[in-house]
Amino acid sequence: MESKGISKAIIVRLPRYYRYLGELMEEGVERISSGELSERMHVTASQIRQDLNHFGGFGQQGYGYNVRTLYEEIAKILGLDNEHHMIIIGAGNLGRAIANYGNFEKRGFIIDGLFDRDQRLSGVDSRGMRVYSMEELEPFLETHMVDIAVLAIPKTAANEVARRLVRCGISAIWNFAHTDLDVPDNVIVENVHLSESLMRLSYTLANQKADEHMACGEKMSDG
Amino acid sequence: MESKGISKAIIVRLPRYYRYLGELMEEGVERISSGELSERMHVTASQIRQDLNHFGGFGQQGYGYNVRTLYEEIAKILGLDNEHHMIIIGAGNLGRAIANYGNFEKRGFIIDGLFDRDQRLSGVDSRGMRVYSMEELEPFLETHMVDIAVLAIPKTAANEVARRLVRCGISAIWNFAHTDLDVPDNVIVENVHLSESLMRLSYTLANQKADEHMACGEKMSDG
DNA sequence: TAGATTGTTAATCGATTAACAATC
DNA sequence: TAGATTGTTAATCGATTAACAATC
Repeated sequence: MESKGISKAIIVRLPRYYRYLGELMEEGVERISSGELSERMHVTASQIRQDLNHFGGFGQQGYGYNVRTLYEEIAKILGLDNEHHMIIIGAGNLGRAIANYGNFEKRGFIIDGLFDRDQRLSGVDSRGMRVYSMEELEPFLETHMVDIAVLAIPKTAANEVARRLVRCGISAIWNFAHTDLDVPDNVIVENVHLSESLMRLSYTLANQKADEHMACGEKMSDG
Repeated sequence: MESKGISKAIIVRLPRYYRYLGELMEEGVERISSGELSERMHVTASQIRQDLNHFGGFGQQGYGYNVRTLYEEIAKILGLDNEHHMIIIGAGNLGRAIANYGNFEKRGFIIDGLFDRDQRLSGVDSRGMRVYSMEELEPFLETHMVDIAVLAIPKTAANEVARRLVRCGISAIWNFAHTDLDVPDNVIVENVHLSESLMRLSYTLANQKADEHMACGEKMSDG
């Protein structure tokens, strides 16, 4: 899998291709052209072909792409062909939301446990998932092969926990804390900064109004 | 607030500037140069100056930027200077996680209620937050001014609920469902596709290994 | 004033789109 | 074969970086 020279922008789009191909499979579609896919996804056909060709010639002239083959190829590129073991730090609502979302497990992301500093949550099973105390973190990581740690804790605790995880050899952190982590370069961090996402929405809301002159089709009835 | 010609890339960065300026304020820093800020944020000073100048000359030659002023200016640009009313569709773990994250309210995002099709959750207060049944959605929106609807429901229900929201005049949807929404152009959609985020992490994990030859500082002790 | 740092223009770099020859 | 559609090169577009004159 040649990772050289693949731009960030392509990697952002790849999971979206994967999702649309999955939907096509569910619909029983066997082949698709870049043109048809471009209409569905609202991107240019040129971009689709360009993107896919960074990884190999998955298509066939005059035919298009085989949906299942392309789906599986992208899975391989994304590293979904082997299992990942995760732990979730923070067993609050967010941590439990991630733990209970079954589709991650289906894609090979296995959740080995949750950790929370609140002792009262320890041991409690939520859907067969075990919750450990934070003191058990290091011993746990010594006896379990864990790739990914999910950080679902307040920002004040984030960097301290990140340090502990790094010291135990964690290679990737999925960070939901509202702060940037300061970790060594070899540790992968994927941020989900929800407040930033909400602010982008807010920006669009504040600035679209000026542009679009309230071109609403329907209006709220004022009950 | 000139929204003309502001690129997507800048809007993505703006909330991050805002966050760092907030941190600086907490630290009691009063002024900062683009150079200092660039070191903290790991972006170029040139980009910071270029970005900010799209909205106005907030700095002063020889001095830099006043932290508080810049913070407040960016708040205005992002539309954080006026209140937003939100409802959350889906009172599962994810919906409740968003409802319970107090900082949204602090920034003026007021949550007026949660909705869930599971009648058993109705009426139950979680931190003073009321949960309504889905039948109450339309009557509620007729009597309350709501800007933003948060979609924290399975993808299978997402588009149907989105249609109902649009019919009631909702102007923006913060979409956590694992699918793209099909709504009119005047409705703003901000997606949080968590599975795509996890796949990007997976990609980096799968492809970094090849590059970096496991240059870990510390190794896991095999207990 | 001298030093610092901005605002802004120009140069570079990269990503997207268009076009078309190759080929199934 | 003729038609369709890819893979790929070339053209365009936009975003980032560098440089420096303006100015506090």
